[in-house]
Amino acid sequence: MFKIGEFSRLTHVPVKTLRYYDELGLMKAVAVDRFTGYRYYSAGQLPRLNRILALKDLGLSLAQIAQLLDGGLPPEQLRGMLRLKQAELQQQMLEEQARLDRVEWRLRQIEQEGAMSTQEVVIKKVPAMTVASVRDVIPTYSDVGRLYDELMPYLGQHRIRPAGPPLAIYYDTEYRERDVDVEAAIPVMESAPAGGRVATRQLPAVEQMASTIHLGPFEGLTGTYSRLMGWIEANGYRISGPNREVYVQCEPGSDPSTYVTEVQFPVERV
Amino acid sequence: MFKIGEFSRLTHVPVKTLRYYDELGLMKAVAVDRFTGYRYYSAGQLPRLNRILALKDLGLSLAQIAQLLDGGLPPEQLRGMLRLKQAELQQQMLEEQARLDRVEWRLRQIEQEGAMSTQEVVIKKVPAMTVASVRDVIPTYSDVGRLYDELMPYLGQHRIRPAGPPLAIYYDTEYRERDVDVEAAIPVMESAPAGGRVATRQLPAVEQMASTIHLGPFEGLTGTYSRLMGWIEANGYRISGPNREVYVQCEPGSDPSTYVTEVQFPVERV
DNA sequence: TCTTGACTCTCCACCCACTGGAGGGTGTAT
DNA sequence: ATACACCCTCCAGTGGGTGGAGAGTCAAGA
Repeated sequence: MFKIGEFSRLTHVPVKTLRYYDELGLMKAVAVDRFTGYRYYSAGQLPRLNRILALKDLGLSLAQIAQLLDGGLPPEQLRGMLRLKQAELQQQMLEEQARLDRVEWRLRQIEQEGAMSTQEVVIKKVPAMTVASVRDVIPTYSDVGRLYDELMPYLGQHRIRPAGPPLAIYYDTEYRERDVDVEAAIPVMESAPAGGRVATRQLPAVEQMASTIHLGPFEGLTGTYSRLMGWIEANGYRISGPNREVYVQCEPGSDPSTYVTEVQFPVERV
Repeated sequence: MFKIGEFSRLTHVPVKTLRYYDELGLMKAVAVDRFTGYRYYSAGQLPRLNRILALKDLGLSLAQIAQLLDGGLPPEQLRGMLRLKQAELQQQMLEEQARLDRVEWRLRQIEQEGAMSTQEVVIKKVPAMTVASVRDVIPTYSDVGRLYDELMPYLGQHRIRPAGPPLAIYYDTEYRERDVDVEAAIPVMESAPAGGRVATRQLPAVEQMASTIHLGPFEGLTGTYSRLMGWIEANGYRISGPNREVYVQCEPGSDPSTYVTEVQFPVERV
């Protein structure tokens, strides 16, 4: 019979932790003095404690461990838990690697530029959404505005209000100055009958969207694009679909230097 | 100006999180209605939010991010942080890999044996300690008791009480039935002058000690040894020093079936 | 103008696996 | 008798949010 401190020295498990496990019922002291409350442990409890530590080390939670140890541990269930944990760990390793890539990219960037750029790239999940849209091949980028001139009356006509900022989707697989294949879209709550060239359709969700914010007039977009592409390449991603521009704040009449545009590329890990 | 819900939809950051960041001062709403308390955000805040998300994604804490964003971000300090993070991530990946190895070993073991053995192996850190010890080459394993017969009188003579259970350290690099090179040791608080063959010395700390508990008489130890060696090999470790046996509960007069022995091997990752 | 329903506010509790500390009792050696 | 190490319980805090209660606000349709 050991007092808690001795047992702690024996196992290298902190006293506080032993008390905590006692409280949880995960590993009760073998005896508790009725008068002083002192806990006493026996050497025979070492295997159980070692099991706890080993399972914890695999990444299981204390609740799971308690279940396994006290539930007579059906090997079926244990195998299931471990397989799940295995998949989880593999996933985590992938994420960790991606994170490491990003950190290394940052370091290189700082070394080259002496500071961190203020325009960040983030990977996010974009859910599916219903949009009203027109797709066309237009002469130049700046003609995309015309498509919205088609789109807006359509919405007004059907008394549908936008459910978010307008966006454009670019289908060209290579960069082109002229004859740009673009879809102008506006998110809506519910679909309406097609009218003219306008149709409502479902935009698919994108699991991994590399996104960055562009501030100011559209003329500066090329710089933002090249930074974004550089990021994607350097961080071990690959473009996996048509890119989007979300016109967060681009009122036609207002000062272009106050424009806010989000540039998005669907990507996948190489 | 967007209400919090709109801004949330725009950024895919939950409302609760935006409020939390506001509270932390990490990203304040650009305006708060004096009467209703409603928060309002502007599109111009998107870059800052993106920076927050990107830095969070690198694994920095919100406190660190706040410091960077508001402290004018000296690139020196940022580089330091990132280098630290890089090392941390690399370390984590190694640990993750070790964990994954262990999980896979478990799965194989379950598949082979249909259940999980009840004797676990754990890796732990063992601190340095001062011991009184005798080292000798003895005819067979069972003669190790004699060395304690030398050790105990020495302790009694100097009025030193043990600071932990006795242990033995085996220096043979290969298994031998006879002529075993062993050091019998007992932890003590402070050193005392050498007497006869007994000396006090400092046992070095061991960063990674693979340890398991053996229950019952010493005759069964070979089985425990072979399981432990199997574990070490299968989990990508290598023995890096002499192994120890800690006699947690092995009173000479008592029933050997109640003995509790800890078997330890210093290891390092391959 | 009223109602409805979506939206927003604050405040509190909870998650995990501990950790630290206050305040007080216990055990043992000198 | 007195140190001093050790033990107890209880409470609060960690990080980065999440969930819910209860109450107030806004905008569109009737």
